[in-house]
Amino acid sequence: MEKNKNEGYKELDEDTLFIVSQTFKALSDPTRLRILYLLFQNEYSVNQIADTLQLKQSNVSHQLRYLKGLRLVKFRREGTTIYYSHDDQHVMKMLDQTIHHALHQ
Amino acid sequence: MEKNKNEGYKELDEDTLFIVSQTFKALSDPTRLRILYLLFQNEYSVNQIADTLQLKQSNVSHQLRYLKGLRLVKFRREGTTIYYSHDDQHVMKMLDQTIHHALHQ
DNA sequence: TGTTAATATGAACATATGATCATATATCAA
DNA sequence: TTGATATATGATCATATGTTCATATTAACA
Repeated sequence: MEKNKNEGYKELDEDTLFIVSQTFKALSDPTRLRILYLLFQNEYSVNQIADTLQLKQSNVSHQLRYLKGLRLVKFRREGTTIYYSHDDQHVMKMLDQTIHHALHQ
Repeated sequence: MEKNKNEGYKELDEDTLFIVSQTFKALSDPTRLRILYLLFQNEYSVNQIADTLQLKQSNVSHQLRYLKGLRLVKFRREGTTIYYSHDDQHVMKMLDQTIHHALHQ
């Protein structure tokens, strides 16, 4: 077995560091958190999200694209309407845990 | 019991939203992640962190202040040296889980 | 085809953020 | 007290980020 070149500590490799930081960054913005928390409960169309959370349609669309890029949400089309729902069990569980943690401290 | 004013969905209250987003923001930066991952394994002084991770001392100090403000790290003094260690089991567990999740996908 | 409704996109802007430099503070030992 | 070492702080700067406006795209349907 090869000897570890480091001296007793482990470093995160660059790819892992990137993925992990990106994941947390997605959850670091209040608007994205509100959207994800909504999708935690149900699926919603873009306009429904905008109306419910009092956000501009374009803002919602931009954030959904962001979340889609990280595969945190998925969507299905029904006519001209597009319904979004969450698509990452691990991240949603983490969000849920952190919310509960925040509420009980 | 009072009727929920909302229509079937729950919204995060402002304080919770702030705490949760702040927590994730702390974990969204590669430099802070590297520092926390190091402190996950052991306690280190500011200069040890800087040397190990090849970062400027002032950069490390700034990030530690940030993490200290969120109570994610604690410290103890020994002469002129200050040793930092992690101080939030929930966040460190979340970090650990997310790293493993990133490694196995 | 033309119109309407839903969503996506690109540019622009203000603000937030992370890194660095220079310097201040704090502790200890001579 | 002076000097040396470790850490903290404040200012500055370049870049990243979130939001908005205007407009483009897409799909359904008269």
